[in-house]
Amino acid sequence: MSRLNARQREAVHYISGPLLVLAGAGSGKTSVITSKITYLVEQCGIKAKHIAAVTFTNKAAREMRERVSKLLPAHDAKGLIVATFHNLGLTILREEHKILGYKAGFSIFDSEDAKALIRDIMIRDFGDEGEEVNQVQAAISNLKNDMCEPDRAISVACNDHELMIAQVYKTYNQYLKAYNAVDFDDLILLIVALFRQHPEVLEKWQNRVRYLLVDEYQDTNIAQYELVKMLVETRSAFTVVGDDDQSIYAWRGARPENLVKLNEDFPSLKVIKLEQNYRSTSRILKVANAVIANNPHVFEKALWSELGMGDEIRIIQTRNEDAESERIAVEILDHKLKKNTHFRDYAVLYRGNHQSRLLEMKLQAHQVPYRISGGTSFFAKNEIKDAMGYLRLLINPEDDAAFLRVVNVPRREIGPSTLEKLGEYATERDISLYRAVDELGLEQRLPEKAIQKLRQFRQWLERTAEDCQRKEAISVLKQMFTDIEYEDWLYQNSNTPKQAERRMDNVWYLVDSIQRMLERDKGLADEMTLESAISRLLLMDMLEQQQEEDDTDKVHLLTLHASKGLEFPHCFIMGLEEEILPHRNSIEENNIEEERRLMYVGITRAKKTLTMTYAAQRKQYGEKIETIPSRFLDEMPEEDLVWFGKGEKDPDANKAKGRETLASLRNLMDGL
DNA sequence: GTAAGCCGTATTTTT
DNA sequence: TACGGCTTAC
Repeated sequence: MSRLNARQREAVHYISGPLLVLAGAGSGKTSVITSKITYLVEQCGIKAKHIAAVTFTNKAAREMRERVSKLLPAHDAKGLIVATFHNLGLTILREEHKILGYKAGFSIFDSEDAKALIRDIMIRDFGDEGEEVNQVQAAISNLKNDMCEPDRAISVACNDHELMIAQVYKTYNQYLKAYNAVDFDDLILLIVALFRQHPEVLEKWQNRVRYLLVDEYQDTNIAQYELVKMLVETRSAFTVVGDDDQSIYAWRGARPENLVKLNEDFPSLKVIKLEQNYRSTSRILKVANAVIANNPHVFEKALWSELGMGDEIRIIQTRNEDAESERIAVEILDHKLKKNTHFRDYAVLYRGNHQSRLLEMKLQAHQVPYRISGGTSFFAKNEIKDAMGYLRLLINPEDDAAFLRVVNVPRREIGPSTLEKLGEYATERDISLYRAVDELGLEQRLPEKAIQKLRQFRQWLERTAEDCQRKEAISVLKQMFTDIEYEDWLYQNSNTPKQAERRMDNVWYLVDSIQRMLERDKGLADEMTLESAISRLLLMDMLEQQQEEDDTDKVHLLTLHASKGLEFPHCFIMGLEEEILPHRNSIEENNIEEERRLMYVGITRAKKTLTMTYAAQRKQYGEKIETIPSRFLDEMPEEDLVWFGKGEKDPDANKAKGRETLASLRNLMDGL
């Protein structure tokens, strides 16, 4: 507590009503949340099991849990909920699924499952493959986040396209229900619906969660806000922490205006601003403040720090995009040698993922080790999707998406035409594929051999599911992957034996994770079932940890969006050009403010030095264009910037400069 | 089942 | 331009 500043302490101690903490970048908001949890337990006599802290990402939740565990002895923290919105939704749904009409083993469709289902519906009902499935999926997700029910969506649709989306939405929901499945959005939406329809259930959860803390509040969507509001309705005992200037996810449903709404919905709301920044130099903050001052604000806020002015902000113009990447690679090497730093102290931020490509090539050429955030997630890997398919089918045989995923992996000689006929039959009878397999009516539609294969598969699954009840689940799972000779299949379908080996390791890692989850609270009252372990797993949780262990000495490459919440001693932001940052579409949609916040987020990642680059000329969609430097550069105070490469008319001037830098580099290296 | 060729598209992404 | 997704042809 003594390590907190006055404002932070005030935020921790204020418990007499609803509280909004406007926490600027780097102002120690996580410390406030974790200290507050400790304070509530130790000083206010609130039991940990009556406190919930909600975040958006597993990473944030994990960090928070770790930090709380350092402040609170384990037995005092017992029952504390630190979870993502989705995990909290899952917890509630697991307990209340019956009221909503779901069976215990319900599946969670990830966005790929959902997409496949939406595609099927669109083809079947509209024969319209021209329509963009991704768009429809996003539209449905938006409707769900806005809490618009299918019937309402149908009635308010004001053109054919919207009507089509609404109809697909309705059918999609019906299918999910039939599959005993929910999607990510449902994890929030269904809980809100449940609370509305069953006040007694709401009351039960209000009693469970007596103090609520919400992180990154500006990122909540309508459904999430509704959930928060309902949970805190009676007690108004909550703290939300957010920063309207860091709202960069409006495009996927986040409603930063929820900050204002909070003020309206809770007139007694107290607002505390955290403006002291512990991360960056004063100059970096001055530039950040200057840029964001161009946005309208409900709550004025200005960051400051005691870390000294620091270096000037560098703006580097290069000839073209090639030189831009080259320059960044060289600057990193140069700086690292001169200042004797580590590669991991550097980050390069960009607007769009494609911008990393050239940069990667240049970094490789200079043998600069790097890591890119935002590659394929663990769950996007094919072997994991397969394995999850089996697990899902085991606990929920109605899960058609899982059935289709694994029925012929490895090969069981069950091909597309068999599945199509089976699907037709199942649709007619309104039953799942799994059930359809056992129906006698199939004999008329499918050849003997196909039916035999299908029934073999079904019987094998049934036996395995029974074994899970009788024997130790983990050994059954291990046996299952051996049974189907999955490893052999991987070897046949991977590029190299090494890759196959790695993929099999991933599968075993998945099984291990389940084992760990099952064993963690074995014998306890709320012992985890196989069902809940598997559904937890789907919301990631422990799996992404292993990916991040690759924390060796590497330069970080990431999008501005992905950089939120992180910090680096030395930051590069590339592509400061009109049409890139701010992005072209945002200019067209007149949505400069969110782009400006993105710029703000980028600037405030830097602790010591900040370098921004742009190319005078760039190839775009095949043709060369003269670029215009980003308007955001004009918004930065000139006296804090140093420009390089600007106004040099000779296009070779930069080349010369590059050579010069390289030469000095070689000298330095020779000296070592 | 695979490889070549054609077409359309071109932000940000978590759960 | 460049890539991915999809169709087509073997």
